[in-house]
Amino acid sequence: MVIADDQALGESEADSPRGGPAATRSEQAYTALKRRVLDNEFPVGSFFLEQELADLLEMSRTPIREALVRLANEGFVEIRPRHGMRVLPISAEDMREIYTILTALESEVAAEVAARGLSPEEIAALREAVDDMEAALVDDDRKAWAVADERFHRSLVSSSSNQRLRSVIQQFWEQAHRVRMLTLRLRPKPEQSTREHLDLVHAIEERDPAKAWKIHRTHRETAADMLAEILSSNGLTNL
Amino acid sequence: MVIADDQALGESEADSPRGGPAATRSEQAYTALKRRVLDNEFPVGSFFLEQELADLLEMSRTPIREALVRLANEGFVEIRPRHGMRVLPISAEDMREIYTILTALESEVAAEVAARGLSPEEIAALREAVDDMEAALVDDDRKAWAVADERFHRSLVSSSSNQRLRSVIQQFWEQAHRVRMLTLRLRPKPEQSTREHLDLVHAIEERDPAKAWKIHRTHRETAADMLAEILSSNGLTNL
DNA sequence: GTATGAATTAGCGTATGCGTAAAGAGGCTT
DNA sequence: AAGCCTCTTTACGCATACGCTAATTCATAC
Repeated sequence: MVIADDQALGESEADSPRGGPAATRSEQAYTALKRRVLDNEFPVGSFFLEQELADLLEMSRTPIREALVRLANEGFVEIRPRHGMRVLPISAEDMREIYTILTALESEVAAEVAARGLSPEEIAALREAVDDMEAALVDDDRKAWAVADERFHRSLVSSSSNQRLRSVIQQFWEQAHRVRMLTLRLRPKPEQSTREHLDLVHAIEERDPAKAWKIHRTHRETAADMLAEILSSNGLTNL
Repeated sequence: MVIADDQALGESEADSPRGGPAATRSEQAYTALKRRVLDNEFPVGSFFLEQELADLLEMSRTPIREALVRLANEGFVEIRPRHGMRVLPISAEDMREIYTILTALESEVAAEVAARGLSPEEIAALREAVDDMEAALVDDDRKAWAVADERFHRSLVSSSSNQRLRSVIQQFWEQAHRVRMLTLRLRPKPEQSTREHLDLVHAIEERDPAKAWKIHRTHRETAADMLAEILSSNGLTNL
């Protein structure tokens, strides 16, 4: 688990012309490889030797190895001694596991922020995200909807005062990201889901932790069930 | 987060005379350093240079670095360039964070196993642990009680079918381990706690997920509150 | 064709070397 | 005493070197 809150997912690749305070090569390798994994740029299941990755990112094997150790620890890739690294395929069962954890933890966040109350800015961020989701629904733009949905959850989670909680949730969220993107166009129009988000915002505004908790839990369970259904009915056993 | 289920915490140190299939030095370093951290053998707050650790474990800096990357990722230590590694002190706030996560996740496990039911062996393992806790109570042997308590939770968690869930819980459990050990003799005799464990076993046997969930959640919240009280009333702000 | 063993290849685990730049020491100025 | 420049030290980040051994290829036998 990573405790430090990681940066956004944007990547500045090799050399960052004006990109902050000179990250180390290890860090670059980690960021670059992780981005490629999340963006599904590595064919799932295929292997990449350390040297290939080193050539790809134009650095030596040492920082590559450090990045791989981290990525393997976080569950994104597997390191098989003499075969290289590969992006771990995610099964329907894996998704169920991930959603179970996210459900438990995010519901906790929902209850926490409902109990404490959010600043007007935080509430506004949530509302904006919901608005964008609704707009995307009207345009039938799945990608835009997913982006807004992600923004909503990210906003919510970032409002938690529990640093470790934020970190773990982000971690699992990222693991699910690839699959969510791949199944986006297979799911029904997420109208129900958008409404649930709005309900959650209301519960938070009403400062009703139990209600917020329940709404979010139900929301998550519904999403998990739907995803399981999509995966099985499309025979997607490994992504 | 580590996905692979880690071994038990026992360590075979440097060379393992008959210790399995020849672990790599990186692995040895990771295991050895982690054990020392968990057993509180590194003075919290003090720094250790990579070379010192390399000398200590009689290997080069390379495997040490890999181990440190993992440990830092898992939140046990911090790496400060030019100052070395240090065991992260844990504050009362940190413990609250950790317990919040453990509460949410372990309650999930309790509900899961109650819903599914456990094998007679699994139930027996839980009962045995509770018996040992009761015996330790009679002997007023805090250490033995803690060991049994740990066994109980470990058994429970290992009964979950959710591999990632098992892994995250173990991770946070380990983070709390040091502090729990240090505060053992400060807490009141854990009679209440032992009874709660027994109640949980009953709820599981009755296949009542909601009850199991609630019992465990309350159990955890009580424990968290008590710990917070102990830490603050003893002025233990950083362990 | 399949199976078995030897020979070869090459990927990785680890050690080591090197350049950089940060931390600290010492001395100088005010 | 406080600031600040210079010099020294040295820990680390990374590249590189190397040996071990798993993986693969090939030859030979069935």
